[in-house]
Amino acid sequence: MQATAFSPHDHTRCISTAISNAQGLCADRGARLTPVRQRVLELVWHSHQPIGAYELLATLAKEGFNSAPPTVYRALEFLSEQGLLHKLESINAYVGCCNPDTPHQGHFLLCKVCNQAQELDSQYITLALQISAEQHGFEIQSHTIEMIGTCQGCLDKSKVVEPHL
Amino acid sequence: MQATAFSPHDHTRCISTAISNAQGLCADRGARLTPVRQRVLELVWHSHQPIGAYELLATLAKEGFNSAPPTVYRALEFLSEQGLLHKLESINAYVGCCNPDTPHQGHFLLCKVCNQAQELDSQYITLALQISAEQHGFEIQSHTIEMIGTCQGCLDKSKVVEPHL
DNA sequence: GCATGTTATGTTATATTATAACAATCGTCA
DNA sequence: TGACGATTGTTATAATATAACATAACATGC
Repeated sequence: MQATAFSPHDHTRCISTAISNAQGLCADRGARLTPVRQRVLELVWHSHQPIGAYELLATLAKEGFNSAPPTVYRALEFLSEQGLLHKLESINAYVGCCNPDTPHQGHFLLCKVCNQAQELDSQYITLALQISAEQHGFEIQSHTIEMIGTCQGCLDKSKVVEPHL
Repeated sequence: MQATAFSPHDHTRCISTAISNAQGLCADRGARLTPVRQRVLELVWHSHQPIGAYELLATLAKEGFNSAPPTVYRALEFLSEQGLLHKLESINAYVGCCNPDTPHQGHFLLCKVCNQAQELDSQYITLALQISAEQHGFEIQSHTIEMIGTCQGCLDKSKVVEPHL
């Protein structure tokens, strides 16, 4: 998985890749990527900033979709089941999954300056969790791994300014 | 830190130790462990099952404390600032901290059978997070690390039953 | 003591996030 | 084509959390 969220990149490609992956993957699985589901996925992919359910809902409403909460929560549930997005539990917001082909939960870097999230799938973290759990005879079924801090880009920007103070 | 949550133990000692630690620590810091704050801490320590804010509030109400949401959220905020408890973000519930002397966030094992949580402070995990963040030039300020699964005790119980099926 | 500033609590209202429950519609395929 | 399952519509409400302002308690210097 490439870590692109925090670096300049052609984000239109992120979106189009995510959507075409989702279409292919749903077709293969016989899952229905209905208009509202696809639109929610597009909106989640609008940027690398995780987005809240009610913000999604407001946009859907403007676009003429049904705009009651169950609409968006059902779409989010479907997309999550298909591995197409993840929820960031520490901020109650949703972000597109970069790697939806294989089931996983991911590890997240969340920059509190630019509010962007980068999904990782670190073998170090996976192994460390496994070792820690095993030490206590604990069997892991799922996990929530979120690191909150400052990304490289935002660190660089703050360093440019500081010497002048 | 001993991992006692999932094992049989004298839990009254967990509670009394937690409260006397909290009293000492607040006295040292000049922080005021007022009646409602101490009571919330006791209720959080009632078991190793993380407890929700509104469940705390209901108990406070029965006991004659003020019972509007800000009361419990303020107490939780104070206790959290003092490092006396942690919030489990994946379930919106609060659990006492075993090791409140030094600031930290902990790593949690959460058993979905018995609903108990065990706090860890795994050097493996700490290191793995640090390495993963550094690889992306990311500076970690806080984190949420929660492993959901089945604890040893609950695994053992399920193994006893299965052979009869 | 007591005036004063700070911290803590009380109170009301509301914001935010999420789900329950049931009705209506759509798709598919025997 | 009709019957079943999946999806969506609709209304209501649950669950979690905070804003804003008033009052009370405490601490400290005078």
